[in-house]
Amino acid sequence: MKQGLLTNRQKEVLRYRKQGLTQQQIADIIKTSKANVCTIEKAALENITRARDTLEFLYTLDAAHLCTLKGGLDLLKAPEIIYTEAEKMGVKVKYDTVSLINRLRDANPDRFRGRQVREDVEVYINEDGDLYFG
Amino acid sequence: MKQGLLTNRQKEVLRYRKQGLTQQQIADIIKTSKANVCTIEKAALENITRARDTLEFLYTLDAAHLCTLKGGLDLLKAPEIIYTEAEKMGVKVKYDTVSLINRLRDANPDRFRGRQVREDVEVYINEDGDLYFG
DNA sequence: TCAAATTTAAACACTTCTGCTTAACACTCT
DNA sequence: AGAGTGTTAAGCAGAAGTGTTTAAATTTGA
Repeated sequence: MKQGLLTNRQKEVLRYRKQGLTQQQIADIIKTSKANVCTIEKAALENITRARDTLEFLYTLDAAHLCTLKGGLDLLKAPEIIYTEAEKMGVKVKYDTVSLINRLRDANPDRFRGRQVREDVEVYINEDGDLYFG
Repeated sequence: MKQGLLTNRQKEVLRYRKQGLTQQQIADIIKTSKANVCTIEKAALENITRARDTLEFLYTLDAAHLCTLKGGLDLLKAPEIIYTEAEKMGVKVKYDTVSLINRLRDANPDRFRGRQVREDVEVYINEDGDLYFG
């Protein structure tokens, strides 16, 4: 089985970056263009995000499906929906209105355009009142 | 950017498995063969392992390169090498001989054949004496 | 403002992954 | 021995990822 998500190229670039080198310097060292170093570094960071998302998903396995935030919904209406559904299930949500919205946006920046939900977001809740999105 | 590592198919299978369904039952539900369900589940678990490995790598970024365990080396000789190198760097290794070997094998089962190192293993150490392999 | 650093986009070959089928094999029950 | 469950292997078509180059755009700092 293949090891991690990161290619050797990507690890190499991340290590040099950690040492404080510029993309140009790295490009010279590994004999390619600085644009390519940029691409590789970006891919590496994306892979790291994907790794985090993947493990995050595991939590949703322990959590129950709470509701679906449909595409087009106003983000500010999400908390009320979530609180209502959680109450039906007899679980107290761990977040207040403000931090709930922040958590939504932070957990999934790409899924929102301004105040609007771009595509359906599944909401899960565990018995501690923690929320997860998928 | 693509979200996590897991495909919808893989998430679907993991969810049903979590519910306690057999591969055959899932195969019936999602209309495919049980062999395929097995393949999908296996791929899912591999992806989860890869996600863990990826984040594990990040620790090596904070760690310094300690030494390389060359392919063909006897695994039992690894601790002495590591202790010697760590001493040179003035860092105390967090593991005793036995747990060090266990950690080596656990962190990277595929890289060893019996007592022999199959391919080069890079060893990193942080200031706490924690070891990471890459 | 100027130059360096970084980011983005498009296109291209190459490789890898994914889901799928079929068929065989192993293990554990009763 | 037979049924149920899980695993493995080979092969295939379609999708996605990787490293590259070239060229243009944007951000940043002095």
